[in-house]
Amino acid sequence: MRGNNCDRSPAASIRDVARAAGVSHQTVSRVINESPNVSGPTREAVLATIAQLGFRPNRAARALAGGPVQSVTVLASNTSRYGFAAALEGVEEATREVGFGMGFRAVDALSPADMRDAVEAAIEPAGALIVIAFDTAGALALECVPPEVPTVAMIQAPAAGTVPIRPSAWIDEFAAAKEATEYLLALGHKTVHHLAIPSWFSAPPPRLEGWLAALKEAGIKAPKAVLGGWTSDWGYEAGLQLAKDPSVTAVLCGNDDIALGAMGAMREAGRGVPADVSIIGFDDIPYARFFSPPLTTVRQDFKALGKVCFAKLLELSNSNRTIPGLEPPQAQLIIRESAGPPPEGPPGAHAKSSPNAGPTIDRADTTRLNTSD
Amino acid sequence: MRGNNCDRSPAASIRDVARAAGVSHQTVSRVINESPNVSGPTREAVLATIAQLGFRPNRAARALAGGPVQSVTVLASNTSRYGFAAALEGVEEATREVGFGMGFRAVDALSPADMRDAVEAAIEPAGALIVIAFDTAGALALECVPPEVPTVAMIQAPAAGTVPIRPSAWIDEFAAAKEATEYLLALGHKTVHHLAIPSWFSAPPPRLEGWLAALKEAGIKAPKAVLGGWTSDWGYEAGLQLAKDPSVTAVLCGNDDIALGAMGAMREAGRGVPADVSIIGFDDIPYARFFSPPLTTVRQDFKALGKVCFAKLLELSNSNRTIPGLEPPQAQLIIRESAGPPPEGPPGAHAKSSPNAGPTIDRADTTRLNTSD
DNA sequence: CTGAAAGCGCTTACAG
DNA sequence: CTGAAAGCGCTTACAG
Repeated sequence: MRGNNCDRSPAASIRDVARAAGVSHQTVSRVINESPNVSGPTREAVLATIAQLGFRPNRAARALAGGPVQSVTVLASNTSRYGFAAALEGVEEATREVGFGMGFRAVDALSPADMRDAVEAAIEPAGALIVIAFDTAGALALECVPPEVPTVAMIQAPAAGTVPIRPSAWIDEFAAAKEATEYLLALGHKTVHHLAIPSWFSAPPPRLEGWLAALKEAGIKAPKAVLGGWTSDWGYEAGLQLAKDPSVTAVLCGNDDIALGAMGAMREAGRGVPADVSIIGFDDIPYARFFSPPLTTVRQDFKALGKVCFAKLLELSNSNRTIPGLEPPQAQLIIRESAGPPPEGPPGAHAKSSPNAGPTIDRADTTRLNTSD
Repeated sequence: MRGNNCDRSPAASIRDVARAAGVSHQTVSRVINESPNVSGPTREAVLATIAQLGFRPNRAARALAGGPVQSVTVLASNTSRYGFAAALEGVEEATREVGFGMGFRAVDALSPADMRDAVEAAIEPAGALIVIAFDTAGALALECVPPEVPTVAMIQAPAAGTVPIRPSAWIDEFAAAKEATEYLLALGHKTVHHLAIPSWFSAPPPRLEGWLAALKEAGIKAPKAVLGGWTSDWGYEAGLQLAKDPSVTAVLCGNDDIALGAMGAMREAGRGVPADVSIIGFDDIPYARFFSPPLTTVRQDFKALGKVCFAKLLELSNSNRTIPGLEPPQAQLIIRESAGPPPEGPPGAHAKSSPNAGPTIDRADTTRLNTSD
């Protein structure tokens, strides 16, 4: 009583379909692989039989026989940090749409030798790889991938003035960090401090570079950036240090986790946000708008980035299918309430009129929550 | 110049190993499958050759040939919500330790017919399934799994007085919710309200049942629970409603996301947390201790639960391997600062002495952050 | 305890 | 455009 083709016999094979359709199993193979060398009527008949029998090609057999790539394994240092989880979801959705399988393997805190083993172990014979190389572990994993394995990397940015070794996708974080910094300056802050995520490969993170560029363009000598962590814990500790310096009135944080920790530190040090110190984050995690105060941050669509990576992988593989959407998503400054004019008051009417509000600034949910502070 | 066996020829097969070791390929098969029917010396020799050649069994071939289960696919409605992501990490880690592959497939918001197709599509020929059935989508997916597929479910709890259809694992959320409610009552609150996560299968969520049980035991008529969401958005809306009622002084929330939204709503309504209203969450997401105020909540170790599920799967499958750790993790009340005595003041010395502090109460990070509110 | 046989479900060439 | 052959890398029985 379960409806459609659910009382399934052992599962139809390609030969079952061939027999039922009165063709050879090779012809069935051609149909499911979208070979052009099948006549219209034959194709129709086979397709009908496939539907009727509920036939589904056996991925293991296809892989074994040397068929085209049908599955992707995502390599990443973790699954629960927002950017990683969202990217994973994007890849999953994209693979599902075209019938690919998706695997996942964590690769964290490994010595180079162990990493090589881990990466080797993660490679399925006929499989492809998407490596989330935002952090050191991911970057190392990427370096360990044998050249013949179809691979696309999700990165922070290509090294300055170079083309990435592997096909890669990234969000323009440089521009986004620059814009966020400019926003703070336009608010009237004399300078902007930066709590940076760790270095990527051997270069500084693009978020840091964008911050630097904005200060430089404004003729401001950049304060020393604080480098180092991804977590709220780290942001809290680093924030405690910054809080001691009364000249700190604006802080761009490398991500929202750091921003959350930093806001806590400021509060604890008796410095109001944004009354005394403005804080801007990066990523726009779903919780950000519920922080206290709601966090002004740079939204990054990692899910879309995940889809872009998979699209690149399809394009790259021998598959004749391609899917649209190879353009990486744009970052977007989301203005909420954690950034405002410096305590001395705005030097003009700047603060009120949302300075530097380009087309990528979204005020949609600005007034969503009001804090009672 | 890359060190160990990295300049790999096409990848060694079982026959390459057999040839090099001077045995038949079946013997190699026996060795890698840990069959007892191999003499000590033969096994040693084969093992040595395997190491030397860097042989790694082809998972697709093993699956095709009808070997034991070597990979697991996790089915879940999403990847980015904390509990789901953490559980996924637990499964990944456990699979990796024993050389299993891990796949992931999202199954959300599908009609029963589409869900059936989606689940069928996710099943690899020789694969097993772990279904995260915390929510409706997951529960539906679980129902759609053909009986012959090795499957373990992660659930909220078995239906009252029944044994789950499938091997399952869960955390005792009933007891945890009861304890959290008792904690609030002991703090002096006349009653406790509840913002519940959605119903599970056709029964109320155990978190709600535990809350109810605590009130009942205390002889308190339970206020109407507010049922319905998982998100901060929902918690915010529901919190706004509760805030209107001056008799509300304590709210147990179905998860931390809801608690975050509810705290925002209270603040917006001019009701201080915990001065006017105490809030307790559920899950202990990593951000919880950085909320403002730091959130008192019930910690659940979903990662450990993921490992338990995989252990059960191993036990269940024809594999002769088992791994320890079939005991689900215990929930734990983490006391921070979002809950305190009711505004009228504590009716006795209760509030100060951390009432009902059983061995599962952890005050370790209680003083981690102080809000300036 | 060990090897020779047959086959898992598919795919590539190779013939027509 | 279509079919008969051979094989992907492994595993089950089946013999010894």
